[in-house]
This record gives sequence, C-alpha cells and structure tokens, in this order.
Amino acid sequence: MSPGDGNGRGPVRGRRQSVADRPAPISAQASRSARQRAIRELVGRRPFESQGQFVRELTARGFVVTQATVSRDIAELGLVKVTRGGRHVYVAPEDLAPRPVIDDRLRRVLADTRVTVGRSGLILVLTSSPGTANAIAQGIDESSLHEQEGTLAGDNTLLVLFADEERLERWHRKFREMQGLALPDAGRPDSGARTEREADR
Amino acid sequence: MSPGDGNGRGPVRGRRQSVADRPAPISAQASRSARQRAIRELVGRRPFESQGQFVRELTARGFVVTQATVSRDIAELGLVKVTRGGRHVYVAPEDLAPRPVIDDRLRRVLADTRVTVGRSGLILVLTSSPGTANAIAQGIDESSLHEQEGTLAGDNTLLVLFADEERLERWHRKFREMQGLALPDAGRPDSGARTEREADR
DNA sequence: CGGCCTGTTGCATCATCATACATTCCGGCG
DNA sequence: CGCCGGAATGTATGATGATGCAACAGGCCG
Repeated sequence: MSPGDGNGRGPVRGRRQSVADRPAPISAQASRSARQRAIRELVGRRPFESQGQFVRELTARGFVVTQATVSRDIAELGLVKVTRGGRHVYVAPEDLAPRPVIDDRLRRVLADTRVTVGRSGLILVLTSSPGTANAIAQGIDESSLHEQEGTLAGDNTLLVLFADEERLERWHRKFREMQGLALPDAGRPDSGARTEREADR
Repeated sequence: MSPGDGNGRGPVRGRRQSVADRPAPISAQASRSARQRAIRELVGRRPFESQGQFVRELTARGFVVTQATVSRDIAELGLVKVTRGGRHVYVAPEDLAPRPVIDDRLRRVLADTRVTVGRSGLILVLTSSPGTANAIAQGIDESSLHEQEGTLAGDNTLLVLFADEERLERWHRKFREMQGLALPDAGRPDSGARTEREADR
C-alpha cells in the first residue's frame, strides 16, 4: 500500500505506528508467543481480575497490546476465570485441578497425626500434637478443600473459618473422609478404583 | 423517594408474584438450594454458554429466576467458564481435572517393576515379575491410556489389544514415556483440546 | 402484635469480555 | 519486483456478567 494512495478508503487512520517507531523490530510472531508466555507467568504470580489489568501489566513489560488481544490469548491459553472469595480471578486450569497428589500429602499428614475436630460457631477447631498445626494448615491450603474462608494455625491448634453452615458441613465431611474416618459415600461411580488395597489403619 | 409513595415510581412493580401465584409456597431458602442443585446438575449434563441459557432452562423447570440470581449462584457454586474449542462454557471445576492421579499410580507401578514389551500382531505383550500383571492391567485401565481395546492379565504376562496399527503405536509411545524410557517431547505447554472422553470401560 | 434484623431476589445499570471487520505485516511465488 | 494468501492485531461495538439499591419474607424479641 503506497503511502500516497489518495483514496484512503475506510476508517483507518495512522494506526500501527508502532512498527515505525519501535527501535526493536520484534516480529509479530515472536512477540505473540512471548506475550502468551508472559501471561502464563503472570497468572501464576498473582491474581488478575480483569483483562484490562493484564494489558497494563504487559504494557509495563514492554508489550504493546489491547484488551482484544488479551482476550484471544486467554482463550488460547485456556485460562479460566473463577470466583474465589468474592473476587473474580484468572487462573491456569492446572492450578484449579485439585491436584490430588497434594491431597495425598494432606492425607499422609493426617495419617501420621491424631487430629480431633471441635467446633465453635462457624469455626472448626482442629487439635493435633504440638508443632504440627502449621503443617496441617499448609496441607489444607494446598488441598482440594476450598470452601473455608481461611485457616489460622497456632502450635497444636488450628482454626478453620467458614462463611456459612453448609460449607462448613461439606468441608467437615470431606475432611473426615480424608482422615479415613469416613468413606466417601458409596455410589460415586468413580471412587471405585481400589485395586488391592487392604483396609489400612 | 419515600418508600411509601404509592405511585409505583420507577422500577418496582408487582415483582415477586411468584408466591401469590404458585400453588406450592416454596420458601425462598428452599428454592435457593434446590435451584443451585439444579444448576450443578445442568452443567454436568450439557454445556451452557451463558447465564441467560441457565435462566431459560431453570424457568422451564419451574424456577423463577433472573440472570442476576444465576450470576450469584454460579459464583457461590464456584463454577468456572472455560473456552473450549471456540465456545465458552461453564463447567464444574472438578470436571476440569482429568484426574492426573491415575496416571501417577501407573507410573509408580511401572517404576517399581521391570516391564518388557513384546509384540504379536495387534497385541502388545507386556512381561513383568510374577504376580504383578494384574496390578499393571488395573493401572492401565484406570490411566489416561485409552486407545487399547482391552487388556488381559495373567500372572506375569499381560496382553494389550488394539484395533489398528496407529493406535498401537501411539499407545506404545505413551507407555514408554510413562516408564520413563522416553520423555514427552519437551516444550509442549498447551496441547490443548484433548477431550478424551471415551468414557467406556 | 409490632418492630427489628437477616437473607434473598429483581431491577437497572455499570463493567467486562468477545468478535466482525479492516488493516498491516510477512513470506512465497511467478 | 509486484501480487497473493495467511496470520496477527486494533478498533468499535454488541453481548454477557456483576452489583448497588430497595423491596419483601420470615424469624425473633420485647
């Protein structure tokens, strides 16, 4: 398109001065994948609540983008927007996957430690042996248990706080199940899977 | 804006005729949790692309709701909206995690056992140490390996049957990878759009 | 029984996101 | 070298989702 063509048909004006201006002629392709890599990294680093926020952060890092492009990137990366405690944030699906391995860790901790569960209002009070509360809290935070509002660990005592009764009860059920004190209610098509597991402890 | 002004100023009209009309005076609380249960069920049944779609479906089922309420319900249920092949659909977070654990178990079994792979026609013949064939077969059945037609385990030998050459080869490659004999080609962050439903067996 | 408090919802509206369209860039080919 | 086709992106805008406010409804207390 010769710059001089007079007809200039259409709504376009001098957009895309970027290429002309930028000292570093990054190819579109290169910047594209770099940008998407950056987005992946960003979501892992801290919560992003809107695409506009991505635009600002990316711009600060030297990328030139608009919300539209971010929208497309997010779709391609498969990021999901979840509502987490009142905020709507983007996360990578892997981070959403309750990572049963991690649950495994919690289960192991629970297997090694006697934990009793008390209650006070919308708070569950877990009591364990001295020095283990933090490990358990950590395990909970990383586990697929998510309906708690938060946890607070002392030395041998741990508070788990809830927003309402229903969540508390669901949580408690699931927790007991992890302790091995209760089985996941039968009838769940999955959960079968026992191979040759003897009933442990 | 005195609340008592009778002129019906503005937005509020005879809302909530539901109670007056419905034969069954369902309490707000009851309908709330019932509605949320219905939503959970709906997302599992087929893809929903917008909250308006939920409204329509719920209305058809006798619930009286607006998009606003659905928005709140979705937030509370923790549903997420994902982009899946160009469509934007709501799913339960559990459904997002294709249970990577399972593969984990198989990997562990394979790590502990020497398995050699032979072949006869469209059958792979795995040989392991005595008594382990069933565990391996079980692990395979539960894993993300799905292109086999079936498995048949003896004591130290296991047959894996295939429908055609291509599947056999893909399967074998993936299996070797799990054995740790070959690495997944590095650098594939995405590989999106898998959807290995095939929920048979 | 009347007042007060809490929880739920609809309405209206604002914020956020997705996308049709047009443009530019880039590589390949005659 | 000029043209063609595909990929990427910005602009503008319609679609979709979230939320402040106020109306109820039910439960509790005095």
